[in-house]
Amino acid sequence: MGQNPMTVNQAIAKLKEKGYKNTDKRRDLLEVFADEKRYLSAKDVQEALKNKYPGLSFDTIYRNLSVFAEHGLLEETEWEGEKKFRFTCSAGHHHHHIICLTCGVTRSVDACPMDSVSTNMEGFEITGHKFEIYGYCTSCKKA
Amino acid sequence: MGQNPMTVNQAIAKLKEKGYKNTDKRRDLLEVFADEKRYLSAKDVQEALKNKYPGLSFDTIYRNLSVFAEHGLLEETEWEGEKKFRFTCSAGHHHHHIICLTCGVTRSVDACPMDSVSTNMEGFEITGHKFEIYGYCTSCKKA
DNA sequence: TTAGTTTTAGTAATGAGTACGATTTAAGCT
DNA sequence: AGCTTAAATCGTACTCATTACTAAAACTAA
Repeated sequence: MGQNPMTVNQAIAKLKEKGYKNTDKRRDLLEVFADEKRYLSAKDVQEALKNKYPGLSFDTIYRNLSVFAEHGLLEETEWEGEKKFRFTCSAGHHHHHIICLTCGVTRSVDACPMDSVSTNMEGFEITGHKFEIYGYCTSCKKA
Repeated sequence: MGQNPMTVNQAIAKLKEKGYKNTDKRRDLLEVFADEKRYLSAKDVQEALKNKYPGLSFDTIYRNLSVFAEHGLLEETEWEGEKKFRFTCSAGHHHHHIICLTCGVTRSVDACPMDSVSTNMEGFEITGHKFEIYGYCTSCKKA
């Protein structure tokens, strides 16, 4: 495990700054995302860690995923009634994704439609936006 | 009730074509959406009809909302873990929305980012996309 | 009106996500 | 290293949205 030890270490360090402790489970949770680089649901994460931590509780998974997302370590979205998370691509760089609905794998879309929206937003206090393209990747298309 | 009888009648007619029957509850469900022109959750709909149909079951609501959405009478989306529906704006015209997260009211965005996406989608079979801008409308901002 | 189908009420089941007390663990201090 | 305390975890129970099921009622078309 751990094709990207540096990035996980950076993430752990960032958490430490904020006062979060470095636990084995947290590290392993982050490594699942660092290794996969795909959108994963809580259940996917449980599945990925079931050998190492057979009784890993949902409380632990959900709480940590929220903490990670809150501090920018993971990107969060939801589709088909489930929250999904993925390792943050490159720190600070705003972007969007093409997402495979089956496996969660993504491809980056650098352009942001907000840059060219001409609609009048007067009166609205804008707090965020979502632009995602959905489909099936080469591998999942075949199956 | 029924500020938009024409549109509701058209919707009912469309359903009839497909073999669905014209029932009072279906009509009233559609009228809630025609009157509101906002994104509403199943619970919002139940609330809106609780006087006329105190015991309206969720089965009825969800089943009909799905039927409506499936045949293009309603637009469907989800945020904050809930499915939301709104009366389809203008038949056939592709567009997006600015959405108030509190009351579901919308403003149209005519431009579609898909028209100018330059990312290579080779390998991906694209099935759909989502572009939504979130915020708070004038009324909800105050409160 | 009658036959046949659709719809509905009422309720139960499912599944994602959240909450909480008791126990365990990490990290800082002496 | 041992002590302290604040955080993390487990195990479980709960909430909430959504879906599923069955008997009964309502509707359409002939």
